[in-house]
Amino acid sequence: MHDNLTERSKQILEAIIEDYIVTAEPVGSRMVTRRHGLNLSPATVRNVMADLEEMGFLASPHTSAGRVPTDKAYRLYVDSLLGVRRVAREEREEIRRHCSLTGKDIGEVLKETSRMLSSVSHYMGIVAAPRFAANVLRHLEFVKLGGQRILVILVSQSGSVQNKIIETTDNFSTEDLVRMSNYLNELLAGLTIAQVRNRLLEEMENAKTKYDSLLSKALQLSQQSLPDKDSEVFIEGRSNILDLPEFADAGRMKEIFRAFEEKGQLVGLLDQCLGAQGINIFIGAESRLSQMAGLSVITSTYMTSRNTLGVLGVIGPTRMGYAKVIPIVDYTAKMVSRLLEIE
Amino acid sequence: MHDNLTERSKQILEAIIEDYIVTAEPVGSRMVTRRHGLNLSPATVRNVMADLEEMGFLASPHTSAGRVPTDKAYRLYVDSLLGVRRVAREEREEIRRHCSLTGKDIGEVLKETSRMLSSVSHYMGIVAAPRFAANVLRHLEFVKLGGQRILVILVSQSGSVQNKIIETTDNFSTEDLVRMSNYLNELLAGLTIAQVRNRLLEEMENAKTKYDSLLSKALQLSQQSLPDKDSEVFIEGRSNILDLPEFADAGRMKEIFRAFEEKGQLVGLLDQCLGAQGINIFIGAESRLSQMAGLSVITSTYMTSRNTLGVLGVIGPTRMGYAKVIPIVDYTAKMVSRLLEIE
DNA sequence: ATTAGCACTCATCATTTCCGAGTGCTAACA
DNA sequence: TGTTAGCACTCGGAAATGATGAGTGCTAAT
Repeated sequence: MHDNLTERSKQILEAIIEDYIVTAEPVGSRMVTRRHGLNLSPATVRNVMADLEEMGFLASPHTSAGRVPTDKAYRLYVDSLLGVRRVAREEREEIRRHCSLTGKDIGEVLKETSRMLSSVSHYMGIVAAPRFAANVLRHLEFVKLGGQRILVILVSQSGSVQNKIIETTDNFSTEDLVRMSNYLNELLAGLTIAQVRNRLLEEMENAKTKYDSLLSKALQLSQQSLPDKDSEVFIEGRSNILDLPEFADAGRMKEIFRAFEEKGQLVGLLDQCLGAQGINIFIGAESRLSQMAGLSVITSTYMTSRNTLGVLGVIGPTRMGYAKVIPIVDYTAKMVSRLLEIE
Repeated sequence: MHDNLTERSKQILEAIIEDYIVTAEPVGSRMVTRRHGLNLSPATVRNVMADLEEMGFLASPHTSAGRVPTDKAYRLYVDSLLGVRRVAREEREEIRRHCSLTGKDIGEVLKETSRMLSSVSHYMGIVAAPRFAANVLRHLEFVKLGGQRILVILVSQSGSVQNKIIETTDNFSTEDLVRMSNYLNELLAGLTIAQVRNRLLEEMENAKTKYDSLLSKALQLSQQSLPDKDSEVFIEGRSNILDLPEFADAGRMKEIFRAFEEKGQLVGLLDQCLGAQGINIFIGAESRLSQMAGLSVITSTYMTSRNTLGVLGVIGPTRMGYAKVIPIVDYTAKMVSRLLEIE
């Protein structure tokens, strides 16, 4: 973007943004001169503001209100104006305190992380679980339930567990199931779930002729038990945004809640972030999702030394406290990464 | 309750309730005469309504509005006035269609049930998962993760799975873990999780002297892995209630959402329902929860032939369509029961 | 280039007015 | 005695009105 902004207009723009972030009210020329120590008269500021509006950084809700930063302004702000602070001591403590695996399962850990993010940031926390399919299979197990139902348990390298109930026509004995799972564990060890899928297909071709029917059935079973839908997203702290003045009106509130009830939309967005490592910020309409109008997303990836696992972050209004939240998300991602590091 | 209501006043009360259920507006004497084929003048109806108000069945929002049914009125309505309809064909189909286990885990099934309830009823669906602790343990398994982390997997009779990560100081080999789980499976087979807890404590007493240290450690491990918090509740379809006129105002909306973000409160209510088998209805303030003002809950228990598993139902406004929803909840509970019946 | 001054705009809030649905009461009626 | 017509009254909600004041754009002076 053409950066022909004078130092002074940048200062003024920054002042306006930061004012708006705390007040949520259109800010007028007067306020700018007052709150900031700029030795300028309101009139001068007005001229600058008119320019900034022309350039698309500000917008006026109506003639005689102050001005409001646009998405473009926030973008400039996070890219070059904002001074990123470190994470405050107490926040750091709260994040660390939360980081513990013992006695929970991965799902719980991630859900709690999401809740923690929401409570530290005062916006909504969001955590996308590792894509199961990209994970390496660590263990597979069949458990016989009553009737002809079998429970299949898949454990991935990172410790996440998926289980499924499968109804069969055959009536396997417990011993059958042990044999089957031994066989499969041998066959599939060390493959990613995606690879497992292919491998199973190959083997099933062979099995028709070579193997005895039990093992061939084992292959079929495990085929059925591969997870298909596989994106789990935890959004916590919805009620935090209920107090924000920009969502005070019932209509707006409805929209938001409806948008987040169906998490599907978000998954696409998070997948994008998964590609780009590290911090990622979507401001308002940048996300190309109509439901996200007025909302910003700050994410970071969490990962082991070998591969990136998932995405976590914070969703808040576009006027969110970027300077505070960005470091929080960054730090949390690092801590979660460390937590999930195996070995 | 003193049932000195004439046949006519009952009819009128019923008419008012049913009117209010669809319109959500205070209903006046005129409307009652019009919509219902009662050959009465508004004036007569007014007299009756005044009596009903005196008896606590009706309330006037203000002098010149119509009247609104009280909780007491709804109670009378569901207890004796209302004619329970059967479940409509399409609804029955939607419920049946949803009932399938294959390829899902129990959690998913329950969550989808909750979603289904919300979509059929147009209110919120609620499902409380079986209390894990009351379940019989079917299988226990240790899986070695990286480092000194061990994944413990517990499978209950009903097919629900809980897993936990445990960090140990010892470094167990895979063989160790297999031995340990064999030992424990033998020891604990057929006990409920609650019994398991006690049994482990007993064994640990003995183990100190009798057994070799590996098994004693196995006992410790499994002790750690018993689930402590153990009430999972799925609430789906929150956005359904956003459109109800009684929650149109932002303040009320906030309350509701805040109430359901923390599900803890509800658990107590659902536990009560768990005790009483079959259909259970709480109307408005009857639940003794301030957040539930203006809301009613209809629940039923789902169970196997041996024991009751959990509770499911619908939450909606007090003026909800009882005649339609009660059969839906009932039928769903039956179907889910059948679905989870093992053998 | 900056600023003071000034006329103008427009959302917000409080006040008023008007309307009508609905009530309670009384008196007439079957 | 139970039912109804008639009537005065109440009160919330919508629409109209007006005052307030924050904020603007423009022009002319510094």
